[in-house]
Amino acid sequence: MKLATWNVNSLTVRLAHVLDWLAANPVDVLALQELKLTDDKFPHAAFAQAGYSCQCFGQKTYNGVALISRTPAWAVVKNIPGFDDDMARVISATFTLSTAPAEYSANESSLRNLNKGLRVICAYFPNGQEPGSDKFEYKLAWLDGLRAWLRTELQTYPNLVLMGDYNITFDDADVWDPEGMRDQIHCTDEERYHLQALITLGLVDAHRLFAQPPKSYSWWDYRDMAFRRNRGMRIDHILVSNALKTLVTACHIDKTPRKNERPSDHAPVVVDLQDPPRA
DNA sequence: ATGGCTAGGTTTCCTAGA
Repeated sequence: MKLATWNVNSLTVRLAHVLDWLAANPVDVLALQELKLTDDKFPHAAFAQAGYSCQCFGQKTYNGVALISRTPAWAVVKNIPGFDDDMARVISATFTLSTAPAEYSANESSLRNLNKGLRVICAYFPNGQEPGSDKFEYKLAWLDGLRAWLRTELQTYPNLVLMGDYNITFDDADVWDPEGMRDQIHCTDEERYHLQALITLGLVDAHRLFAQPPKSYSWWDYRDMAFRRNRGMRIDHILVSNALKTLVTACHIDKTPRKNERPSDHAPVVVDLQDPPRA
C-alpha cells in the first residue's frame, strides 16, 4: 500500500500535474494541502475518471485539504475536534486495507470495531509567518490542539498515519542553511519542541527510517533559483504510529514534479506500507 | 539587499506563503 502527501499550492493551477503524477504513481491514498478553492469548485469528475474518489475540505483563497483514494473513505472528520478554527486545515478518514476481506470493507463500524482499517490524517499546519507574531501564537495554539486530539486518536486508531505540510523542520539536517535559518520560522526551538512532542505521543518519522540522499528537502522557494541550487527545507512529513513502524518498507521525496512548468513549491512525499496483521 | 517568485482577490496593488 502506498500513501503520499503533496502541498499543491492551488489545485486549480496544479490539477493537471496531480493527475499526471497519479497516473505515474498510482498511490492508494494521496493527501493534498493548499487547495485554495471551495468545495463546490473541487474537480471530483477529473479524479473519478482517474479511478479516485475524494473527500475535500476547502476554503476560498487559502488553505483547503483533501484525501484522494482508490477505496472509499470512512468516518470522515474535518479539522481538529475540540479546537475551534475558522481555517480548513485538517481532514481525516479510515481506509480499508488492500488485503482486507471484502466483508470488512462493508461498513464503517466493521472497520473501527475490527481494527481492520488505516486511519489517515491529512494536515496543513499553520505557517506561523514570524516568531512572536500573532500568526506564530496561532501556530502554537493549533499545535497544542492537534496534540491533545492526537493523544486520543492514537488510542482509538492504533494504525494511524499523520501526513502533510507541517511547516516545521525536525533539526538542522532538514535545512539547507541552518545558520541563516537559526531561530527563524520553521526552525525555532518552540516549533521543534511541538514536533518532537508528536513523536513522543507514539509516532515515527517515516523518512528517517531509511537511508536518504544528503540534503533531502520537500520545499524550495520559488525565488533565486532555489530548486536548482537545492536550497530547500524538509517541512512535509509522513509520521506513522508505532504499531505501523515495522511495516514501512520505503519512504522517499519525489522531486520530479518540481521540475515541471509552473510547479508547486513543494514536492510529494511517498511512503510504502505493508498491511498490518489482522487482530 | 527585509528584496528575490507565485497565487488569488479586493486586481494594476494587496495579503500570504515559507
